[in-house]
Amino acid sequence: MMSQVLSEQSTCVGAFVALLRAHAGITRQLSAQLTAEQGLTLSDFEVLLRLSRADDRRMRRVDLADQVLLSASGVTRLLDGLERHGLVARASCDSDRRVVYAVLTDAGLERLRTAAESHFGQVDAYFGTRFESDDLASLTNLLDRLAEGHPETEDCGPPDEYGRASR
Amino acid sequence: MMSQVLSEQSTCVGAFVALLRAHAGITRQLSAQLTAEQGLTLSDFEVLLRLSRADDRRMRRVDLADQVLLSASGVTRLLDGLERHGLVARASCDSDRRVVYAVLTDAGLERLRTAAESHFGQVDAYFGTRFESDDLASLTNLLDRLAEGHPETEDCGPPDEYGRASR
DNA sequence: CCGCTACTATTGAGTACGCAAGCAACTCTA
DNA sequence: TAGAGTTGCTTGCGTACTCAATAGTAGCGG
Repeated sequence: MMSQVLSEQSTCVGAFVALLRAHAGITRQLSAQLTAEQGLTLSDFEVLLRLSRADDRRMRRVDLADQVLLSASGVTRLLDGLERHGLVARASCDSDRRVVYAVLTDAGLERLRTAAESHFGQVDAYFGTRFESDDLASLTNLLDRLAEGHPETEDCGPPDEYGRASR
Repeated sequence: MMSQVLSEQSTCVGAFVALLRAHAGITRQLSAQLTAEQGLTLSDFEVLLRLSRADDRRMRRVDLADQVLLSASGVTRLLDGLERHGLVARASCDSDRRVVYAVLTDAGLERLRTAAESHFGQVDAYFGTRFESDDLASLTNLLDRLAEGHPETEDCGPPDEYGRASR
């Protein structure tokens, strides 16, 4: 009677917990695979991917940070690693000397190709075994709504294929 | 034609990305609030909550680790912190001297009460503004399916209220 | 009882972040 | 052209994890 502080819980809490669990489970598995087989973290991969899509295969670090949901310093350090491995290079900007572009190198593109094949396959496998295609669609839709209207995610640019709300 | 490595992407990848974004957004916001207002991390909170539900308000650390989706060492260190703050105490087990119970103290329960009120309110607010109740139900259902059948989550015990698949 | 394997918990080392502070370069105002 | 404010990036420091190695205990088959 007294220690059950939280017996009557809202459905919202249930949904939240379900999200936490689903996320933990899936990222653990997929990121372990990606790390083991390709030597890339999920964030590494996402960065390489966004760069491959960008004009001239280059992006400002700030924009990268927004799209990959990392802080500015997170991006700096993540790119440090990718630069050390030659997957990304830095380039300066003529019109604004504060900015340092991150440029995907040929090696980086090659690496991304290999990794993408394996990684996307695993994502498909993961979801494919659990969902029919219309469930998949509603899940995506619901999750998109959940991510909407974040202070930091407001006023989104046009969505692209990978990053759904490119912010 | 060549740099668009990944133009045709499966819906699965879209769903995965949506999950990553939704998770990042919601945990950032909620955990920031919880930390700022209550001085607890999301994991701290979840641990206190599970303890409050357990018989005698105590649990083995392994079991805690499973339920909170943390490694054994993660639990040790998390509990170190909670112990320092007097929210949790340790107790040994008579029948098996390997185990060290984590016990929720009265102070811990009190702290949990306050935190829960605020935190659950915020969770409700977050989801409530975005979803009708049937959408919420289908989201939860879909996420549960997504978390099912993890190698580590297999052979689940009976689910309880907070942790949906108590593993 | 002895040795074996399995399990619980802790510790050390390393990683991946975030926040706050700082510098440099840009923009705006006047 | 000086100053004020903003933006892009990096760095120092702290935190929250993980994995691998360790030690103590349990419980088995001989």
